[in-house]
Amino acid sequence: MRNKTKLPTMADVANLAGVSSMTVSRALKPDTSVSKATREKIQKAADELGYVLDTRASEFSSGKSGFVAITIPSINNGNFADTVRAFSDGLVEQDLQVLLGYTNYHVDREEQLVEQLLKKRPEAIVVTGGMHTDRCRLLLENSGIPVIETWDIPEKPIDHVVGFSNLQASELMFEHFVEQGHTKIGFIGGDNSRDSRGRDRYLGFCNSMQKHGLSSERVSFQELAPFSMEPGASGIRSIMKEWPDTQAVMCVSDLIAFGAITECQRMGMNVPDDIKIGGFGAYELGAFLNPTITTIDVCAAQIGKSAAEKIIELLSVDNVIKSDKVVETEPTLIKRQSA
Amino acid sequence: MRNKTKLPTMADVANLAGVSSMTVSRALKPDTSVSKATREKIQKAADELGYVLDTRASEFSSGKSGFVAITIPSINNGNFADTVRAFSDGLVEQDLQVLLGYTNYHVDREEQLVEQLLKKRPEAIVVTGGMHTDRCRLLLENSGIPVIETWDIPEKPIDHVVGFSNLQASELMFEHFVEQGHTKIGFIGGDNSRDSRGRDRYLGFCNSMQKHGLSSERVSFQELAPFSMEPGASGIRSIMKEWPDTQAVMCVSDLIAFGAITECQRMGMNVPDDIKIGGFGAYELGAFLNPTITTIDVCAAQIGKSAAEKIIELLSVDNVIKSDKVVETEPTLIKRQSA
DNA sequence: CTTGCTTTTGATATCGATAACATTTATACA
DNA sequence: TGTATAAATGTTATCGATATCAAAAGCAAG
Repeated sequence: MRNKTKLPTMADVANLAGVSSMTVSRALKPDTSVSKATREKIQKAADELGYVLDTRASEFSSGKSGFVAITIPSINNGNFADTVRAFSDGLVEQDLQVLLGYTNYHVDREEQLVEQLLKKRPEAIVVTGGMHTDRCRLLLENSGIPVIETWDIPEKPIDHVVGFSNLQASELMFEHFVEQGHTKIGFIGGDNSRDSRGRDRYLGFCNSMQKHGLSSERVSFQELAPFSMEPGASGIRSIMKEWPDTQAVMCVSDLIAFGAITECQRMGMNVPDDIKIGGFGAYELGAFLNPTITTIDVCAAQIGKSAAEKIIELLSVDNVIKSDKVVETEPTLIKRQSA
Repeated sequence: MRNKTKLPTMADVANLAGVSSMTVSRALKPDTSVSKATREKIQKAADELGYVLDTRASEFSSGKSGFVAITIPSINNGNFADTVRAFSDGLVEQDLQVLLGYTNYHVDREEQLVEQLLKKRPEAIVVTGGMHTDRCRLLLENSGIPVIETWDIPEKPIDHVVGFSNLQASELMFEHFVEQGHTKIGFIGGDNSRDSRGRDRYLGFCNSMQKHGLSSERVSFQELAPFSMEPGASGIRSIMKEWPDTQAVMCVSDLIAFGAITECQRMGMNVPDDIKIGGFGAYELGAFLNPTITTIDVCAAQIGKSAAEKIIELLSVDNVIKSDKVVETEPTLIKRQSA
């Protein structure tokens, strides 16, 4: 049905307008030398035929693809969505489109995705985190385009970095717990083998506990993706069952914290009177839940914005690189009611 | 810096492997007649050069782009994210990639986006809703590819539809309110001129109220995107201020309901004892908040899944279309604590 | 009205892969 | 062993736009 009628090409427009296709090509871009009369004639012909430029041919011919790729772990995550939105917004004016892929927190899936994306010859690529398969790393290194790792400060960056130390960010919360005089502190996280940011937040927990001579045994790891609240509920149940005297718990994200706090309420406990619960990520819902959630703000949108700026700079013709290879954002503790 | 070194091409691989580039082309796809020895030789050469297929050339040459486009209003919306995820998952096996764009609830932005997407010659396109600019509609009609409108049942569909009646779905909630004996019922929504689904939910409110001879004046419209909870809070404040005897309020989404419920709690009211609040969309958080949120489940993921299935069917070679042009999903009321 | 310049338009080669067809090589079977 | 058939590989043309260079048209000044 659909392939019967071939779509009109630039040559068709050129014929109808009585000019060469080269002139059509020029007429369809701004700032090119085409007389006003010709441009209007061509526009009219194009409209008449319902012509839409074929960017595949265009990109192929000109050698540039006009888009940048970005991979994130999950599409159902407000934090990453914020990053992507800011990233997109920052590139719109440059006529750069964003091609988005999600890895579902799997490095293997990431490798596959990165390869797929590179096949489309993006002009730059942004990945989340610094944990990649060897082959993925190689692909990125040889891609010939700017690579930006985000949401993390990898030990051995591939190229550019826009991120923060999840370990230090997480310590902010534990220092806060300790300052309040708590000693029986726990952590609810996910599958650390898949999520290096979650793992670093856990390591921040271990670090802090060790530094203060406290036990870091009060831990529950739950299967997270793609849902996040139920794991918070089961996590806190499991911790309270095994260590009923726990005083404070940090969750690897606000969504987990949400599940944990509401579960505490269902169990008849009061947050923060009976137990403190902290989150991570400064999701919108944390500002509205009763109690509001004490959390770590990692400036998700800022990461996207900075990454976009970096790309614009790296792709600029004059090629004067003035910014550092590593842009480090500053996570902050947002002190609210829950902890 | 990066454009200095040109990336290797298929011809480079062919040279290194001592075969023709056609053989390389075949070797890189599965299920093609290439001897095992040759295939391995080529794979080795490709790896050595770090060769990555250029799909721009490939797609251009073969005439197919290998992806489908989908536009959604907002990336920060769990419901649409669910649809996209299910859609993606449904197409992965067909080697079809998903190109995602978001319109930010603007028809003008949608027009611009659709044109951009069509320029890339997707094999099918999915849009959200049936509200388009004239030009956008024309573009879609002349695109020569399957078009699916989702999340709505447009009066004059462009082509195929996977959706439900937002009006009827919203009535489910109001019938529920009325059955419980409430007469002073309100609605919190967003900008109806931009969001036709929100508008239909509001019309459902008006319909229901009229049917039962009730007033439909208790309404608050708030500016929503991209954040959704604060508007719920201000919406309920404004309604309770003007009509303090309001008994039940439906919110245009669960996120709004979340903001409204938690604001009620802050105002010292108990939900559902003092006021009933219903949501829309069956977001995960609604199942965990205390009280859990009574909502309308619109099967967001099912919409994505059905759209994917439809596309697979429409693109299949044998071209035997057996499904209806319109697939209607069945929204249901999920009765929980808040109403 | 002619020279010299700028602006506008056109002709041709080209980007990198694949389709379609042609040819060679391997394999099966009488 | 020779012929029929299948499998593997090669050759050539092509997709639709744009880069590049060349030519024509427009225009100003002498």
